[in-house]
Order: sequence, then structure tokens, then C-alpha cells
Amino acid sequence: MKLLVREVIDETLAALKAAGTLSFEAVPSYNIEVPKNLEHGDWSCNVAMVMSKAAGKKPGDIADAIIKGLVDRKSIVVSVEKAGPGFLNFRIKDAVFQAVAREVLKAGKTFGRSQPKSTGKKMLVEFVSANPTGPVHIGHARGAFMGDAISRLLDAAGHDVTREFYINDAGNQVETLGKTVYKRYQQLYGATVELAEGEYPAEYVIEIAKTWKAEVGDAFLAKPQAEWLPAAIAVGIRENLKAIRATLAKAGISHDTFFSEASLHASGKVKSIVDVYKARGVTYEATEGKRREKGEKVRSEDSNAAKFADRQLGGTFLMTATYKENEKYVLKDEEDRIILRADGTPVYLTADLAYHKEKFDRGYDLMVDVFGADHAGHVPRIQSGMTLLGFEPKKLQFVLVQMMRIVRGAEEVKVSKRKGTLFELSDLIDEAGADVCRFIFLMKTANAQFDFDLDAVKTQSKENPVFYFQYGHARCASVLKKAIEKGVPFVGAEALTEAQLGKLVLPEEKAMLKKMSLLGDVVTGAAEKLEPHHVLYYCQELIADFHSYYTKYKSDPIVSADVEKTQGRLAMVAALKHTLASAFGILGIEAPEHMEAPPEED
RNA sequence: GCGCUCAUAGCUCAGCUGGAUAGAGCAUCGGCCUUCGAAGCCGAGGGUCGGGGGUUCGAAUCCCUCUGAGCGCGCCA
Repeated sequence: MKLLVREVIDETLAALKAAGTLSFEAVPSYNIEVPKNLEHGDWSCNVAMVMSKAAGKKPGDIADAIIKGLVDRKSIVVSVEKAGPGFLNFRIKDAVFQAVAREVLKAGKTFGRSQPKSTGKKMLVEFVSANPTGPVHIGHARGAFMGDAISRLLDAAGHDVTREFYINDAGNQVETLGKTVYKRYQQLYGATVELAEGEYPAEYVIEIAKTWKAEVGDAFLAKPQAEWLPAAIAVGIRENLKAIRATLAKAGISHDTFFSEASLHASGKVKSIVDVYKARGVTYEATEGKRREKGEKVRSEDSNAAKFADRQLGGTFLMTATYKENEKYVLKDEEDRIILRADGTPVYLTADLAYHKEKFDRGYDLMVDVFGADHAGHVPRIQSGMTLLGFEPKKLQFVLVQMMRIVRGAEEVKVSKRKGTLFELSDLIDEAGADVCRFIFLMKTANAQFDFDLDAVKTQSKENPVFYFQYGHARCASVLKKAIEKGVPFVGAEALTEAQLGKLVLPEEKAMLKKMSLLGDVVTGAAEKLEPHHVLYYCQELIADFHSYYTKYKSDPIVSADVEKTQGRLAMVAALKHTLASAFGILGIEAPEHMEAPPEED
């Protein structure tokens, strides 16, 4: 619908240019939007203001010229008015609104998704990537739902999306896991061994040890560490990943690929990326960490840098901050980073650089990393590292999910892996429901922190907005069901006549049809910005419109004795139902046909 | 000390690439169930968009600065 208005404007401008009325190089990008104020017409356009400079005329004069020379080949316009500082306000014929219903019905549940279905662009979204040392906990939840919704959004926008989980199965943490598993295993055989500081005290490790015992019996009890440790690590990772997948499945999330950090080491890709950097001349050897010059106070005394200073023995550094051969390298890192220790072993960053190189090598048009905000410092290093490999850094985008406080009412809930006081995502979903959790996280932009109130999400109250959404869809379903009961079922898109559609003339009906026509724009925009919440707020508006309409016209109901009008309205309700179902699918929440009555309260 | 992310109604948050009178939910108060689902609707109150400067036809939005909050600043991962 919006495209039709754009067509009119573009053709008018072209005609005015050809006639010499207006002279300009190119039409700058302008907006066509839904005015907030009904008096401002059906669609409002700022083109006259935007092109004021390019055309060398006042906005008002340009607007006048457009109105005077309007080219409306398809005859969709009722009137155009100049208003305010130079807005063009269009009123459009009812038939154009009514056509939206038919269009939606034709597209069905795929309405709003990209047409054509594929843009041919390959995209990778990496998210969750929880360490395989324990279950998915509440701290992962936001990034998990966000990454999933972004994936769904990119998919809806027509891109070819791969969802990836990066498994940090190398390094100290998994080694600690292996040691903990082994101690629990020994305990199962009656040994009195204590967990050391930093080992994982939580219950799930005991379960892993039990599983292990059931599989191998006492086979590893008398073995040396060189034998039991790799086995314990392997079983630990395997079981944790199994649990992680199960939890994610419960949350409606699944990944296409699981990429192992250990496999990078095993295949030699971590070592080889260092050689690549050396060959490109972007490394140097140093005996200690490079800091910014000038001698100003760089860090506080109690920083980790100071605390671990004795471990900083020098090694191979990557010039993530200082390399400046020419201007095409825009490096944002604060300081150069070590990629090989003095003993020649790689660090975490080295593997991560190899991992991202691997992603680039796979040939994606866009790669998205969903990170927790506590990893924000990691971003410029990777960006710099990829830039130094000659990759286009814009192809790699980061969505930083801000921290949230977990609260119960007014009280903050402390969550600590170390103390074993984990709050597992799985438990949260059991208590609150997957849709509710998902909804809470998707309502907010990623980069704003917020308080997650456990009390509020667990009650089926008004503070729990997901029900409002689902009720909107269920109500559409209910109306259609009612029509069947009354013997006037909706005839369907094919049998629907223009006369029936022609009965959709109420301003509320037109407003809803107009809004429905915008789903595709909302999806495209949200996908571009990697912000799913726009889709959610769109649904909220549409549903509010429907509830309001439904209530206002109770005395002139959708299903009435007027068969023609009934069919027209049913077409709109069916279209609305499809629109909502499609949008819900993009968000990943259920679109129920029926909902149970809420618990009684007084 | 430096960097990143924020600051909008009592609370939780939207506000698209600058546009017309800054929105929604919750909470509060007042109404609406004889007819398609009241998990709903209608109405009311509630705002110096953290403060101050600047850019321009026009700023919640862009720039600078100050204040306040969270996160980060390791040869851990």
C-alpha cells in the first residue's frame, strides 16, 4: 500500500522534472509514514522538505508543484493537501485499503516475510555459546532469546541463516570441569576428596559422575591423571552439552551448527593464524605488555593487569592498536594484544581470531555475534584482528546484550556459579513458561539494562504482557469460530467478492488494514537494525486496535445478519489472524487458537 | 584514570535514517459484561525527554560538556 503512494510521488517528480517545473539531480531518500493525527490523512510524506535544498526551492512551493502536477495512474488518491512545514498528506481510496485484506489472505501465515523468499545472502548468527562447564543459567537467557529472535528475523527478511554455537571446549575451565567430575567420581566410590577453590560445587557435576560411573564402572579409579583427565573432560563436556541443548530446546531455540574451539587447535588453525599475521607484518616480539605511551596513570593499582603482572613474560603481539600502514586500517583497540605467550602457547584471543577467520573464510555476507556486555572489551580486538587480515569489518556485527539484575520484588537475587547458587534457565522456563520468558527479553532493546523480576513473570497477572498478545490472536480465532457456529463461515480468499470487501469502510478497519500492510516494512527495518522488539511493538499496536474495534462495535458485531458485511469483516479478521501468527512466528511465541480463562481474583 | 553502554510519566520500557500536539503497559482513580471471549474496552490524572551549551526551517533523536548508573580495562576464558 505504501509502495503505491511512493509510486505516485516518484512518477509525479519525474514528470515535474521532465516538464522543467522542478530541477534536481536525484530524489533524496524520503519517508512516507502513518500520521499520528487522523486529520493529517492516510499517509504523510516529507519529500517536499527533504528535497528543498536539492531543488533550490521552498518546501511549500515544491509541495504545491507536486499537488498541481500529481500523476496518479492507478487512481488511488482521493486528495492531497499541503500541511505544516511542507508535509504532503494523502487520502487514499477505500478499495486500496480493502485490497490489503486479500493480499494478506493470499500470503497466509507467510505474510510479512520477504518476497522473493531468498535474498541469496548467507548470514551466520552466533549466540548463547555458554561454556560447556555447566548448565544454561539465567545470565545466558537474554542473549539466547535475542540471538534466536535475530535469527528468525533475518530469516523472515529472506536471508539464508545459520545459527551457530561456539563451544569453549579448550583451556583451563574445561580442565577444571574434568577434575571436578573425577573427584565426584571418586566420592561415589567412597573416597574422601575435597573440591578445590574454583572447582564446580554444584549438583549437576555429581550427576555427570554418576552417568560416568554407570558407563565405565571403576575403570578410571586406579588410572594416572594423564588417562582419567581427558576422559573426565570428555564426559563432562558431552553431558553438559546434552543438558544445554535440552534446555535450549525447551526455550524454542535450536542451533544448526556447534563449532568446537578444541577442533581449531587440533586442526592447526590456531597456530597457522599466527603465521598469517607474522607474514603480513602485523606482529612483533616484546618482553612485556605494550601499554599506551605517555606515562599517565593507565589503570588502578588493584586492576587485574597489576594483579597478574608477574605472569606477563612477553611473547608475540598483534598490532591491534598500533598498525598503521595506510588509512584503510581503522583500528579501534586500545592496545596491542598478545597472541602467543613467551612459551609459544596461544591465548584465548588467538583461538577466537582463528574462529572468526574461519567464519569469514566460509563466505558469509553478514556475521552476527551476540555477546554479553561483559565481553564488550573483546569486540575491538576481534574487529581489529579481522581488519588486519584484510576482511571487511562491517560484515561482522556485534549485538551486546546488557547485564540484568535478577530481582524478586524489591530484593536482588545473587547468582553465583562459584558458590553453586545457579539459577538455571530450565527452572525459569518451568516456572514462568517459555513464551513469557522470551517475551520479557524481547520487549527491550539489547543495549539497555533492566531488572528481571521473578515474581512478576511467575504470576499470570497484568504485569505479564504476553497474554495480551496471545489473547488478541485467540480472539480472532474465536470470531471465526463463532461465524461457523452461526452458519456463516468465512468463504475464504478465493470466493470473497469485491462487494463483500467493499463493506470495510470504518476508519478503524482501514487503520488496521493499513497497519497490516506494514508488517513487511517492520520486519525489514528490524532485521537491518538487528532489533526484534520493533516487531513486538508493532503487534501490540495492531492488537490494541483490534480489541478497541471489537469492543466499540459490539452492537454492530462482525458476525451479523448482513451476510455481505459479515464476509467483509471476517476477511479482515482472518487477515489480522494471519498477520499476527506470522509476526508471532518471527518472534518465536505461540499463536494459540484458544486460551483458558484466567484465575479468578478479587 | 581510560573505554563501552545507558539516563524519557510513580514503576518497566517504546519512540524508525532529525519532522506536525512525546507514546504503550503496569500502578492509581472513575465508568462498561442481555448479543462475536471482560486476560478486554472507554475516560482521567501524571513529563523542564538527567543538567547546560551548540548545529537548523525543526532536536527526545545529531555534536560538545557536566552529573549519575552499569559493564569492561589479564599472557582467564
